[in-house]
Amino acid sequence: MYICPMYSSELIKGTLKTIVLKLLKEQGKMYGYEITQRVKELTNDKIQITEGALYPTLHSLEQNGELATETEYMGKRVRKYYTLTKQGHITVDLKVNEFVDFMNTMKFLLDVELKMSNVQSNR
Amino acid sequence: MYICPMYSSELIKGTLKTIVLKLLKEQGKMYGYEITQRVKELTNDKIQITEGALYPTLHSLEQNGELATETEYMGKRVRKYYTLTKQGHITVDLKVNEFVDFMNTMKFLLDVELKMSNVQSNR
DNA sequence: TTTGATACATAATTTTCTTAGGTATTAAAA
DNA sequence: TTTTAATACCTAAGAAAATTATGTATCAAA
Repeated sequence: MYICPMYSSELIKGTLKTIVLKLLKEQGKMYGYEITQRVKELTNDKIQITEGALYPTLHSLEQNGELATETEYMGKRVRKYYTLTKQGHITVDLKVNEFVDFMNTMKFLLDVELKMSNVQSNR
Repeated sequence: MYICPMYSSELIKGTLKTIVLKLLKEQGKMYGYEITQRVKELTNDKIQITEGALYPTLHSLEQNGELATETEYMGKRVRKYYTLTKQGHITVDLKVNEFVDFMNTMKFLLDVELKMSNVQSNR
């Protein structure tokens, strides 16, 4: 059985809220389990959101007023759909912008050192 | 007094080791305080590594055999210089590659949804 | 002589995740 | 038909990695 290469868990830390909010912005409404599956699909299993991480995050986002919920029944089975609130729409843009900015900073940090070492090799 | 916009602390989590190892790879040898200042400079104060985070990380990297130390005295003041070990050179490349891969995945996750929503707007 | 920068370090707490467990429905395979 | 796997929710204990708050000490400059 092949175990696909996931990212070391520390890397993913701190990105969960951003991912969830962004997915909800684009998809309109989603339920928890759906989010885990969608992220797994989109990342070829490289990012697998655990339910132990997701549900508490969804609950805290809801308590913070970023998300609203509506419960639907599929037969006897419950689905709890999440949507962005007005505040959530503001937050998602802030979060995504911040993350893109952060990625650029990191790219610079992990790249520019090459240039610096070239410069310094002239001593 | 202007407080510069730093990244929310959760974003930076998990990148500290990668940053430290990469800096050491390019600079050859550095001491702790120097690392905090260099990162602060290079990122225009956007990433400020706290000493409470850095020193334990350096110690654990040393214990893991990624870093070696040599203590130098500037007058009576101590400086503990860190260098990459052979293992450290292997690890830094793995870490940086993993991070670049992760950034690409995140870029895709946070971007492709735009395309998907366009597709889905045809229903 | 006191402040700020340099330079190290640790401890308590917080945040955020993993791991592990729990409940229940439904469809498919054995 | 019963057991397995997938769907769908949830929480709790513990670990990991940071923040915040200290502490020590040197040195230069105000």
